[in-house]
Formats: sequence, C-alpha cells, structure tokens
Amino acid sequence: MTEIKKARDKKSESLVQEITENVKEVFSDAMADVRTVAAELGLRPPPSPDPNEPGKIASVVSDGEVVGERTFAAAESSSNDSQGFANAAVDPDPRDEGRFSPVPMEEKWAAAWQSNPALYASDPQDSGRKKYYVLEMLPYPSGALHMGHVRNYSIGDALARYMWMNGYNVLHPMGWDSFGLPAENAAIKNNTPPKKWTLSNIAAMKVQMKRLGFAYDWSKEVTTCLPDYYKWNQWFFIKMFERGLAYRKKSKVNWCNECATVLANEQVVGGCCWRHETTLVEQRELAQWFFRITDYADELLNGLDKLEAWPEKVRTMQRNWIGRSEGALVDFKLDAAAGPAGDKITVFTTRIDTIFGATSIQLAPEHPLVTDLIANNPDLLSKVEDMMREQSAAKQAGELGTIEKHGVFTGAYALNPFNNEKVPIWVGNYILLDYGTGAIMSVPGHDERDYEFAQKYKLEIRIVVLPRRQEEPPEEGQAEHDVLPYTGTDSLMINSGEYNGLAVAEAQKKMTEFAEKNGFGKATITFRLKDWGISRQRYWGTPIPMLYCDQCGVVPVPEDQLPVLLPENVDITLAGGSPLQRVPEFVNATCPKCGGHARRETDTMDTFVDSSWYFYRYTSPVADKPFDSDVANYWFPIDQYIGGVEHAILHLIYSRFWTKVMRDMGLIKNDEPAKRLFTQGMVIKDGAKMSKSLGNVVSPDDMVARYGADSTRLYTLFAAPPDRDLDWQDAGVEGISRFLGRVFRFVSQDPVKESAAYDATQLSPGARKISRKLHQTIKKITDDFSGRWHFNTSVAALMELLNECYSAPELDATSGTAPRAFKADIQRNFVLLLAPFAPYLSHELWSMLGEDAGTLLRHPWPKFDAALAAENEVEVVLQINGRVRGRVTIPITATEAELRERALADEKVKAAIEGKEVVKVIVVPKKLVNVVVR
RNA sequence: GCCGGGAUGGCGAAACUGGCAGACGCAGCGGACUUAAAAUCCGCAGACCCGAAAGGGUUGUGGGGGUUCGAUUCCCCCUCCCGGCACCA
Repeated sequence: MTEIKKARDKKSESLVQEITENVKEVFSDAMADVRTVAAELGLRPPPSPDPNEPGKIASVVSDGEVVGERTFAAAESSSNDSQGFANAAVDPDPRDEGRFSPVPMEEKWAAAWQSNPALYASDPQDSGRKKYYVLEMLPYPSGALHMGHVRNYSIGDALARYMWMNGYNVLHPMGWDSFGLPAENAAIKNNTPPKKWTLSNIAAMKVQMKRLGFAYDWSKEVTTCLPDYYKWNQWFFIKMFERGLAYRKKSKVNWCNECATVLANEQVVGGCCWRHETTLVEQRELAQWFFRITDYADELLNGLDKLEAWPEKVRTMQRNWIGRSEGALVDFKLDAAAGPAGDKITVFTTRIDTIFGATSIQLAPEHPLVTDLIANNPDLLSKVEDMMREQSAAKQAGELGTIEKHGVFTGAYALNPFNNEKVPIWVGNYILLDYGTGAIMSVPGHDERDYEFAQKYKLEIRIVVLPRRQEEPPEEGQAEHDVLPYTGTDSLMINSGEYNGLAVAEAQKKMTEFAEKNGFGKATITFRLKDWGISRQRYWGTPIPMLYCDQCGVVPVPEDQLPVLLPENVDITLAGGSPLQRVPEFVNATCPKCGGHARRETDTMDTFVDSSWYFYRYTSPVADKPFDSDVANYWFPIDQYIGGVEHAILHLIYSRFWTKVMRDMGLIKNDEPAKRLFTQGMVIKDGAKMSKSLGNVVSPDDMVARYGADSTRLYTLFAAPPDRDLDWQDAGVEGISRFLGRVFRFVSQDPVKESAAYDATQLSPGARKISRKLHQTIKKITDDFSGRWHFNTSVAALMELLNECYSAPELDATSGTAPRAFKADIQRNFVLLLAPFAPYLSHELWSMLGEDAGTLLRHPWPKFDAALAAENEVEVVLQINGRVRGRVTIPITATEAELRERALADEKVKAAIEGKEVVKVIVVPKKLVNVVVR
C-alpha cells in the first residue's frame, strides 16, 4: 500500500507541484480572509499550504471554534487511464481503492474558474441577449453549508447553466444574510466579536461554495452586515419615516427570553419563538418601531392572484396570514341607565344580516369600556381580571381556541340600532381585543361560538335566517336546536322586520346602507395582518437611524450622516436590554435640528429588513445609492426564485411589501419581486430533518472529499423530485458516483475529435437506435427544464442513454461500424446534456474532446430532431377484456385497420376468443388492441 | 374545524392527456475478469401459485364504492402522515 503510494508520488511529482500551485492560487483569497480573521480571533490558525500536504488550505470555523480542517487534496496523479483519476485522498478509504475519483480533476477546474472571475458574470443590459435572473435564497453564515443549501443551490445552478446554454443573459448572484443572533451567542460563548465570527464563517462557506462549483457572479456579492449595505437599510428607514410608513408606538409585543428581544408576529410559531421552539413568547409593553405593512394589506392579498407561478401552498399560506375579512362596524348606544349619554360600543361583524338575532353584546376582557361599566363592582372586576390572565396564558400556550367559554353580565344594556331593543352587555373570555373592535354582537342562532355561550347562560337564541336543514322534516326525537346554529348564507331572512324575505347577501347590502345613512355604522374590512415590528434589543443588526432630542423630540439622522456605524468592541450580554445602551459614545449625539444633546436609538433592526431588498442590490452594488434603478429595472422581476418553504410567510411577505414601497418611491417599476417561485423540499435522513441534535447530519464536505462535488450535487437532484422531501441515503451517492465514472470512461477511453458530416438517416440499425435515444433524451431533459423540473427523471434519462451507448459494438474504437463523426456527435451531445448538472466532469470531458472548455456554457443547448427521435416500429399490447394476453411489434405507420387485422390474426388472440362472441374491438394506435368478448 | 401536499416492490422513486404498473438507481442474487478481494463488465429480479424447463396463471399502486372495454390516473366516501391557519366575530 505505502509502496504503491510512494511509487505514485514519484511518478507524478511534477503534477503534484503544478496542481499545488493552482490550488494555492485558487484559494489564496479565501485563505487570506480565514487566516487574518483566525489570527485576530486568537484561534488556532489554519495550516499553511504545505507541499507535503498540498490539500490543506482552510479551516472550518463554527461557533467560533475551529471544528475541522477542510482539505482539498491535490492530485497524486492525473491521467486518462481506464481507472480514471488515481485516488488522491490524504488518507484514502480502503473501500475507494480503484474507484473513479474525480477530486483532483475537480480541483483543477475550481482553480481555473477561480482565476477567471468573469466566467459567470452577467452581460451588460445591451448585450442583445434576453435577460434571466435566477436567484437562490441567500444563506445565513452559520459556519458551514448543510445539505439543504447544497440541494437549493444545485437546483438553481442547473437552471442558470441551462439558461446560459439557451442563449440568455443570466444573472446568478450570491450573498450573506449576515446580521443576527447566532453571532451574538457565539460572541458570548467564545468572547469573540460577532463581526469576526461572521466574516470568518463567510470566508469558510465561500470556499465551500466555490469547491461545489456553483456558477455565481461574485462581483455582485452582498454582505448585509457591512456598512456599505446596512447604510441603505437606514436610508430606507428614513424614507419610510418621512412617508409615514415607519412609526413608533408603545404596545404589547412578543418577547423571547432566550433571544432577549422582541419578535415580529411572523416570528412567533405556535406561541413559541421561531428560533427557540420550546420557549414560550411573553407579551411585554414596549415602545417599538413599526413598518406600516397593513397599508399594503389589500395589495399584498390581491397580488397573490397574479402570482400564478408561485406554489399554491405559499399563496394560501400568505392569504391565511393576511386574513382579510369583509364586514361592517355597527354602533350600539349604551342604554341611558348604564352610563353617560352618548357612549357607544362599536362592534365588528361579518354578518350584519343577523343583527335582529343579536341577543347580547360581548366585550373582550381588556376592552377599555369594561372597567367603566363595572367600576363599582369589585367582584366582577376580579372575575374580569381572571379572564385576562386566562386569555394570555392560553395565548402563550397556543390553546386559545380550546378554552371553555364563559363570561359575566355587566348589568348594563345597549340598544340595537335596528330595532331599539335592549341588549345585555357581557364580558366574554372568547373575545379578543386585537381583532376587529374587541366587541361583538352575539347571535347564538347563527354562530357556533355564540351558540355555545348562549346555551351555557340560557341566553335567548333567535332565528333570523331560515335554516335550510329545517326544511327537511326533523328525525324522530330530534330537538329543534339540534340543527342550530345555522351558519349558512344560502337562505332567506325571517324575524327581521322589513328585511324579511330577502336573500342574505341582499340583506347585508341593504342593512349596511341603512346603517351608513343613519350614521351608526359602515362597511369595513379587517385584517389579521398586523404592522411589522422591527425593533430588536440586540447588538448585531442595523442601528435604527433615529435620535431623541431633549428639545425637538424624535429626529431622523440626516442622510449625509449615514451610515450610523455599529460600534465595535461592545460588551455583549443577553441581560439588560440592548447592548448599545451601554456604549456612551454611541448613545450620546448632537441633534441635527437644534444642536443640543440627543440620545440615539439603541435598538437595531430585525434581520428580515436586510433580506427584504438584498436582491435589488445584487443588480448594481454601487456606493452612492441602494442600487441603480435602470439596472434593477432591466433585471427585475426575478425570473426564478428558489428557496425553502419555511420563508413562505416571513421573508416572502416582507420582501413583497418592500417591493411595493420602493415602487411607490419611484425606485423600481415592478409590483412583485419574483415572477416564479420554487420551494424545494427538505433533506431528510432516517425519517427526520437533518439536525445536529438528532445526529443525522451528512456533511457536504465529507461527500465532496470522498465522491466529489458533481456526485454530491447530482445525487441531490436524482434522489427525489426537487419539490419533495429528499431521503438521504449514503449508498445512493455511491450509485451516482459510479454513473459519473461510467460517463468518464465512455469519453476518456476513446475521445473522438473528428467532426466530419455524416448522414444520420443512413446509419446502421444499431447506430440508428442510439441516435434515436439521444434525441429522445434531448427532448426529455429540455421538457423537464421547461416543465415540472423533475430533474430526477432527467438524470435517469442520461443513465438510460449511457446504458444504450456504453458497450454498443457500433461505437467500438477499433471494430465499430458507425462513422467516427457519429460517435463524436454522441459524446459531445452527452457532455452538453450533462453540463447543467455536473459542471466539473462536463468541462473535463469537453476539453478532452478538443473543445474550448471556457465556452461550454455559451455552447448552444442540443437541438431536438423529431424525425431522428421517431421510432420506426412499436410494440402493441394485445388485450382480451382489458387483460394483456400478448404483444406484437408492428411498423409505426400501421393504420388502425391494419392493426386490428393483425391483432385478430394473432394466435393467442384467436385462441382466447375461440367460441366466444366478439362484442367490440378497441384500437388505440401505437398502444394497444383490446378485444371485448362475451 | 378550514386550507395545501402526500401514501406505489426490501429502499429512493417512474408512469406528464385514462392505455404494458415498477423506468432509473440503491440494496440483493447469478456470471465474467482476478491466486483472491476491491473496482469493472454482462445478466436476473413485485408478490403468490402451477411447471423439470420453456412458459403459464392469479394478484398487486393506503381502504371501500362508482364511471369505463380498460383506472396509480377521473368521481364519491373513509383512514393515516406532513405543512399552514384557527374562539378572527
């Protein structure tokens, strides 16, 4: 073993040297970053490029610790022999002995691509090509890519490469969503500044991405935690403040103790923090900055109808989240005896038509009127306070819908404006203050909840809409209330004065008009969506550019003073509010209006602000503005956005909002950020999502080191359709690796460079069959790209094509009968079809075929020829009564009559219909003949 | 409760408009090469039954019904799994 290794070392010493140089060059940038940062952090410095171990060039830094060395093993030899590239791992796995090992070859190309940054750059606007903006969601720099990233980016990269080959001007950028809490937690744990932790992670992950061979235009890279980016967050904030879209108010907000900060509604999942799934969120009363996303609620909702190329799932989730409901506000005057004249209760209802059936008013326990109504009844007050506690506990536990309904009668009455009836006012524990007006009219006859409540307290149940089900005779022993409440709307009004006999919809319209005319009500729309609270009591985020002047009040930082830099060397703890409060040089400022003393806002922005507009900056990361509008208008909307479904509400609703705001500011012309959205499935192993705590994580680095980037990427595309969850199986990667080895040998054992013309219609039957298969494969893969994106079947089609070619005697190097130019054609087309999925191998083989690898991506995608793909004969199934009884091969040109005749003449068919009556014969051309007998 | 998505061999999956269920791959089995193994190459393979074999039969896409010459595919009912929303008035 060692013997062999030594011999190899000797043989290929010069190659090792050459590749080592390449590798050094390739990764020197990233190395420099990592080494500098690591040195500053006082971490163990990554090993230097060492001629004896040329592969070791970077370290994986995670949670502030060097957790592993990333090795990019250089080649021990590189050859075109039948075994492929010699094994090159530093410590070879004995199981890999003799196996196709693409790693050195991949590193050679990684080096070539690194030294040619223009390779994947987009063309200028006037290049004459049609634009195509393909985008994958940018990662949080946690320290290392996981398989979910690899899957996401492999899909996007395949699409980008395919579009390039189809002649498009492709923009395919990448960046870092790099503000956020994990950096602070790492800082506390390791006493490391968040900036250094974050930047070293970025450097390490960038090396991973480059090693995986993703075709990004790195000249457009965006790093959200750097001032050249977050300056524009601040600029936008001020613009929004000026437009009244950013405002500050004191309110109850979601507070996570683990994060020691406020959370947006969208960041609360099942009553818990989205980052700490077992930590219940508390409600705290705090003064916070909000973005008025509700101003756009209607447009955000209506826009979903036009996003036809977004998954229905995502659109539904957003519709649910926005929660629009149409109804009316109606004022019930307080009965004079109850309080000061003129006081009223405004209720929100979607069923104004049922108002004649309102037999109580229900107030939320926290409704401001409640204390007035029961001020001199300490007994009731304490009951109401219990209800408040009960509600907030249930809300935290996510069990609001399950608590038993109860309430108290306040002793007061209100007047129904439609019939002047006295209606008792109750406080109900099922009424929420933050929806509608926090007060409802209770109609037990036509609402499940009101019905349940009325049953318990024996309140009157009045029917005002004729229940449809009552038109049928009740079953024996069935009480009338069994069919109540009737919540349908497909019926007629009763017991409702002049509205009797009207249809529900008609009554709603007329009653709302009546209320409006008489000044006690109006049509209204209520949303579940709330304004976006963006203040965070944390350090590692964009400082909110506002000042509190002792004289002038709230004052925005003038534009020419931006950015408000985030101070470094800040003591970070999770206690005692924002760490910035404890930095006097930051807090103390001068008021730009009066010159007096001002205090800076010490909260930072939600990191979802960063990701709300990053994709615009990719188009033109310039210094003097957030982005160049002309350039953005050329690229937008994003043609294809790809990412995980976990952002269906958070990021995807915020960034839609931001797009609409920027459009209204005149910065862009598009209404929506992305024309098409694709949400890929999760990566699962052993039945669960990969996670550190379950210990079922597969590291992309390990896979790349062992099987190469192509195999790793191709496996994520092959194992399942991209929109479904992917069940990771190590053995599956091995299979893909075998396939790529076969591809390699198919070309490398006999790379044909001739390109003389040949007549494809005059080929021998065997070669004709291969040619047919080739064109069927071209069609299949082209269809997959333009249709359902089932790349698993694209890869399967490539495997079938290869199986067809692999040992075909026609293509044999010495004894083959097909023209050499035909084999050259097959090889070239195979490489082109593989190019979107396996960039390294396709580049290697392309150059092996004497082509310029630098132009592979600009080479036109293979053209499908229907005539060459067509079969000349087809196997037709013979059925008796729908059961297969035989098959027969006939020319594709056979007519229906010929086919029928041929089938009925078949021995097996004859035997089967012997002595029976043939009822009919169904002939499906090119498919089957079914003889129906009795 | 409402909405969206699923359920196909030992496993991942395919079948796109109703027309041969299980392509492709993994695992498995057999053969070739090898002193041997690995790698590689060639082949077999849903389950059950009959047959020495060639071959033949039955059955089979979560369960039940329906439409049809024919259903994984269309319709009705049901079960289970994943995801979202939920006393939203």
